[in-house]
Amino acid sequence: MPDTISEPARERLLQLMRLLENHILAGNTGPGYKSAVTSAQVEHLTGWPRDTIRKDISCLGMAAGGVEGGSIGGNAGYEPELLIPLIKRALGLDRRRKFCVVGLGRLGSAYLNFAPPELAEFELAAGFDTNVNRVEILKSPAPLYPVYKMAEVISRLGIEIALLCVPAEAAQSAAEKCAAAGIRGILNYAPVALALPPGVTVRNVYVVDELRSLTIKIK
Amino acid sequence: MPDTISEPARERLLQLMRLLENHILAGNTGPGYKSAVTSAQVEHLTGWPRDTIRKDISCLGMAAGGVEGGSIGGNAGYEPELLIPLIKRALGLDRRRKFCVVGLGRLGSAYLNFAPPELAEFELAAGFDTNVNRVEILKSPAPLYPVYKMAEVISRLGIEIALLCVPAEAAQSAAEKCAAAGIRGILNYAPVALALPPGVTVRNVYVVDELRSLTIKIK
DNA sequence: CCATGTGAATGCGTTCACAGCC
DNA sequence: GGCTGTGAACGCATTCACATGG
Repeated sequence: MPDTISEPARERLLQLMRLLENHILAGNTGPGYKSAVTSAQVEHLTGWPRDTIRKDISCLGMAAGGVEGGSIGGNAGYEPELLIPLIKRALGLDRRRKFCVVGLGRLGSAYLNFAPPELAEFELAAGFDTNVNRVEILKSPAPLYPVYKMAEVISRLGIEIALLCVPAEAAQSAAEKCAAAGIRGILNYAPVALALPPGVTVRNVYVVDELRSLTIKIK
Repeated sequence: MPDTISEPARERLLQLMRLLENHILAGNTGPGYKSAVTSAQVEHLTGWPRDTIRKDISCLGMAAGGVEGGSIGGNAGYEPELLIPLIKRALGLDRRRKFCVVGLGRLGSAYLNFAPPELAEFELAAGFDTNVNRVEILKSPAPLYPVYKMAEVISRLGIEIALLCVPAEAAQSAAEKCAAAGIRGILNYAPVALALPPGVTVRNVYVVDELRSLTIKIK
C-alpha cells in the first residue's frame, strides 16, 4: 500500500466509483443479492486488466471490503457500499467543496439551477457576471455578485473551484482573477488554452476538443 | 522519430494545437511579427517540461518547422502555420469524419444547430430519436431518423462518432446499438459508465465527474 | 548564447507470478 | 476452484545530457 496514489490510478478509481454507484442505483444490491463486484467483472465492463484494478484498490488501504476466497460462499469481490466511501476518502471527495459559476450567460445560468443529487457533494457558493442586470434579475439558489467583487467573495468564502462560462475573449482574464483570488481548480468551458500559475488545475470542456480527442484514439 | 506516438504525447499535441490556433487568432502572427513559438514559451503556458514538448514535436517527423538556432536572427521556435497541419496529419485529424447525435432532447437538439467554424472539421451526418414527432418537427441541417433506422443509417453513411445525449436509463442500450452499427467512438453525456466491446472508445462528459476529477487533482 | 533534435538513463506504472484464503 | 493481495520484473514515458546549428 503506497502512501501516494498515481494519477492514472486516481482517474480509474473515480470511474470505478461511478460504476459502483450505478450498480447500486440499478438495484443490484441489498440483502440477499449477489451485491459484490469482482475485479473480473470490472475488467469486462471497463477493459482495464484485473491486476491493475486490484492494485488500485489495494492503494485504499487494507480491508477495502475485498472478501478473499470462495465464490461458493457467494461473497467474493468488493461490496460497493463499503468500497465507495473508501474511494471517496482516498480521493479527497469526502469533504464538501465550494464552487462558483463565473459568467452567467446561457450555460452559466443553467448551471445555477442544475442540482442533481450527486452535485450535493459540492456546494454552489456564488455566481459572478460583469452584467449587473443579470446579477440582480437572475433567480439562483446561491448569491450572485458583480465581477468586481469576485476576488473578495472567493477568498472570504474559501471557494476552491470555478466553472468558467464566459466568452472566449474574456476567459484568460477571468481565469487569472480566479487564480489570484485563491481558486485551485477551473472547469473551463471556453475554447481557449488557459495559461495559469502552477497550483491551479484546469480542465477543458469543449465539444470540438472532445471530438478531436476521440478521433485520435480511434485512429 | 518513433513511428508511433504515445497516447499522453497525442493528448499534449492536441492541446498544443489549440494553443497555436489561439495564437494565430489573437493576431500574434503574420509578416513582420515574432510569430514563432518556442518550447520555453509553451512550457510557461502549459507547465509541461520543454524537453517533453520538443520530443512530442520531434515525433511529427523532421522539419516540423523548428528553426534551430539564434534568437538573434529572430526566427527561433516553431511556426504555428507550419506546425498545425503537421499535428493534424499525425493525429489523423486531416480527414473529415462523420458524426451523429443520438437523443434529441434539450442537449441533443442544441448540438444539431451548433456550428462554430472549428466544428467544420467534422460532418454532422444524422440525428436520431425514439420520438418520431421530434424527428419530423425539429429543424436541422442534417437528416433526422427514428431510432430503429440507426443501425442501417450509421453503417451506410460510415458514421464513426456518436454524441450520446439520451437519458441515463437509455444510455447503455443506445450505446450498444451504436457499437453494433460500427461506431468507433462515443461522446457520452449520460452519467453512467458504459460497458462496450473493445474497439469502441468512450469519453464521458458530465459536470459532476469533472468536478470530482478536479478535486482529486487539487488535493 | 540560446534554441532545436535525439540517443541514453532514470523513474514509474503496469504486468506477471505466486502466496493466502474461502 | 476462484478470488484477493502484493512483491518482483518488465516496459515505456519522461528526464537528462550532449551534439548541432544559427
